Amino acid sequence: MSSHTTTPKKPRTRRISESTIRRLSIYYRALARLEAEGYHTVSSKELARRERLTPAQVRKDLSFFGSFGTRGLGYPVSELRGKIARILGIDRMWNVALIGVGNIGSALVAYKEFQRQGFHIRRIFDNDQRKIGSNHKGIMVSDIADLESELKASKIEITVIAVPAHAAQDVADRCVRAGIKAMLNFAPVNLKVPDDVCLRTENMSMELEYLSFSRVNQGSVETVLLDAEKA
Amino acid sequence: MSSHTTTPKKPRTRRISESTIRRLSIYYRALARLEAEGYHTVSSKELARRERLTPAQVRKDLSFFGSFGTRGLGYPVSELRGKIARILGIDRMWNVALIGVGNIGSALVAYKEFQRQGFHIRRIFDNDQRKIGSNHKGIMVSDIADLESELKASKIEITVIAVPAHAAQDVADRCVRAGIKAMLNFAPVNLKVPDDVCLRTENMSMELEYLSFSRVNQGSVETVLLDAEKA
DNA sequence: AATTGTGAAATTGTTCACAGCA
DNA sequence: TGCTGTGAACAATTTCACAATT
Repeated sequence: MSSHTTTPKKPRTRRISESTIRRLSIYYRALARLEAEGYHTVSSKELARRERLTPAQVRKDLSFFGSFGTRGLGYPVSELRGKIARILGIDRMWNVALIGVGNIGSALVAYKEFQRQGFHIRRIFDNDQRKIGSNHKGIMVSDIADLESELKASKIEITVIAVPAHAAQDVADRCVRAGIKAMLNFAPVNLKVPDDVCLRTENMSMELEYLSFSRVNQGSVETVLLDAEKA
Repeated sequence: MSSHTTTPKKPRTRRISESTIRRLSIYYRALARLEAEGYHTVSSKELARRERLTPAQVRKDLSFFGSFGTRGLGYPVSELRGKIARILGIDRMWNVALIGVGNIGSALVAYKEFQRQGFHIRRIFDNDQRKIGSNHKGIMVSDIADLESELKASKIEITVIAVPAHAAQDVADRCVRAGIKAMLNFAPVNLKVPDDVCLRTENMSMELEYLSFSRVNQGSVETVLLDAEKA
């Protein structure tokens, strides 16, 4: 378990599941809260209780990345938080560009949580002449016509796509051409990007549809089967 | 396969996985587009190709709810769309209340996609005296002090929580007391609700953190292991 | 005594492959 | 022939259970 040994105990490469990464984000936030509450140490049991997970899940997730705890004691809150920040890559700043400053885009510019996590909006793009040149929280809105060149010039690493659905694929294609490898999409469409580009889509309607489904079929699918057949 | 037999061939109740429900939303949107493009029929192969899934996945997902296709032909686009709408519970209107009309809340009021899917914002609540009484897209902002009574009076079925993180748990508790069974939360906290209440949390930072992770560890976790250990 | 770290078992989710039908 | 529907095989993920460690 010591980090000085030269003989590795496990394979150096592993595929980490999406769910593990999502939980890492959860642990990070929980640890931040624990730190604020003055805790120095936390057990997998307590961390799991707070986030409605199982202790084994917490330990297994963390074990993929190393041995961060002390047997009999638990995990050091502040230190573990730092380790997770490093794993997630949020121990640094990211240059983000926002494309589309309509309703959702405007909300995102004002959303302080992004800044707090190290995601800094450096450029804003829109195609509306009335918006171009205007100021949003200290950032001039650029003409989307200059997207590719500006993205490159300003060393943007992540783009947030907040344009209408019909324009989203074109914007995504142009980001790809500008060398962007990570995008967060708020348009309710399934964008196509090359394999080496990481794309996440935030689909708010989908979440509401999930709620709707859960309400209509209170936990089980008995009624769905019946209804769908008779429909 | 016929729905007239009195002896069911499979158990009438089944637990449907979250991923299947999410894909149902995807199929629904894809079918809407196919319909607009004039298709009458679609095969699992084509549907899968468009949404980057596998044909077997599409067929398996749909088979949980019934037999909607025709062997040799495929699925009837418009009809299947209707069936999925019914399964998801979006073949009706839902009364939604928005709680918190800050940056994100304002964006949600203006977000047309919700309306289009049958989710109608009927009430808006805030605790800011300057906002109370003001008009947002035809809806008067109510005082959050009246939350419980107004939720009941207006037959709200789903609440959307868009208040600051520190206020979110209290709002959720009050929604529960008002009998709300479905909530969509935009505050970056893990809210605690009773088992019979369905809660979804839309966490935008989490998605950015996922992108960050993917960028830092290009697909594999080799570097994470090394970095986390030496850190 | 308490709690981690982790193989092994259990469970859940996905893909295969083919019978059955249009 | 083409394509669905589905049990069986396979793969991934979660949970269990316990040795190891403080």
